[in-house]
Amino acid sequence: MSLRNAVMAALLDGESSGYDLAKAFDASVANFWICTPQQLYRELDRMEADGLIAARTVEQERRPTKRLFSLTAQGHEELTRFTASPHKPTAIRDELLVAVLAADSGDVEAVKASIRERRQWAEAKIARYERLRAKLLGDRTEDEFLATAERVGPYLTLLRGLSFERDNVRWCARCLTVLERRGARLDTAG
Amino acid sequence: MSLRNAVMAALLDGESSGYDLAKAFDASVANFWICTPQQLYRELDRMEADGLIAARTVEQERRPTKRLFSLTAQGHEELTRFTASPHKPTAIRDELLVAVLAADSGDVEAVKASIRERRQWAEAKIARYERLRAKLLGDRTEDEFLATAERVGPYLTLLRGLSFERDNVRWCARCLTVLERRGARLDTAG
DNA sequence: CCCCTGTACTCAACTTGTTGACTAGGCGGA
DNA sequence: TCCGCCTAGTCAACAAGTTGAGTACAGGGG
Repeated sequence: MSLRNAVMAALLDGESSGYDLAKAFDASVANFWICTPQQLYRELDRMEADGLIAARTVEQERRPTKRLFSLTAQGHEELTRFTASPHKPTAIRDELLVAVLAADSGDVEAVKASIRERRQWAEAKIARYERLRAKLLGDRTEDEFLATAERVGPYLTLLRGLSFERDNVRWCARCLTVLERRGARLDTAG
Repeated sequence: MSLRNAVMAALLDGESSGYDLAKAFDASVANFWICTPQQLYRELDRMEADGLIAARTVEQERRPTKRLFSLTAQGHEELTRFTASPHKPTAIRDELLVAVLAADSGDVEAVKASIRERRQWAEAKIARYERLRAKLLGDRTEDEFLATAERVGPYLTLLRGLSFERDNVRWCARCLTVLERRGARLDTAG
């Protein structure tokens, strides 16, 4: 039921089409939630049926007709109720972690390659988040922004995504050091 | 398909019952993967059917009969293949983040309470991870452990879980500062 | 002229993950 | 003696997430 709430939170920025939401998810909410377009369209249909969002069909020249969704009063209410409800903690749930857990009796070189790849990916994400951050701040300092901006939620969640990826980079580096050192030891010992 | 691999990685420590695995998951693999007992039992049945694990029924005095599972050669092979395959990056997927994203137009006080609760929970997890770490290290220093231990995977994933929760604590503190400062500002302004 | 990319979706099938209830015996404390 | 917790599971139903293919039109490049 949480994709639903994430969508509603995303619609706080104004009405949006399913297609745009898919891209927006990729660009901003993706800091902490990901989903496929299919999931989004299905959920949007259900949310409309449940009266949480309203659709407005917009005919376009030279482009397919699209449907713009916006939060209804009921949707707003529901979102507020959600923010007031308790939230279960989550785990990382990352395949790479499973691979590292099993690395000792698996293909260590391949795992190291995966870690390197992940580190690069995380660095790219960090760069993207930093650009997004600069865009959000505009010419304000962080303090000015936090004091004056209408919404700080997007900024705070961006910070979480940013530190998550920074942490990933550090951990990847640490793993590589450890695994390489062990590799060297095993080579000279065996 | 990744729970399957997590289970196989957990079975590297030796044979285990479904019940024990559920607890072990809670205690160690939970650093980065969580699941319910039901999921585990279902997956174990499937894995047995697929020949990845073998079950041994053990009758006990004064306790229900249990089934101990262990990795088969095929399971080992499959796990190695998994470690050598590419792994998709994941997002955090945390309800609390969704709540913070929507906090500006939701129930800010309730969100703050949720953040405080989460911070406490994360601190408890950190304490638990630290105990686990001390147990893994025994009387060795970290360097000694990393050089001599048979498996470093569990230690490395433990580090990831640890730094994830430390990051959570820091972020929670940051959010609370920001939200409280804004609350004060809005009170004096409005 | 054709292919590729981008917009804006839809449908179907499947795998994963969640929730709640149920069985059944032993153990310990009030 | 009864209550509730611990061990060790099972069953059913549902919600959420994934994968892959298909539709349709428009613009741009070679």
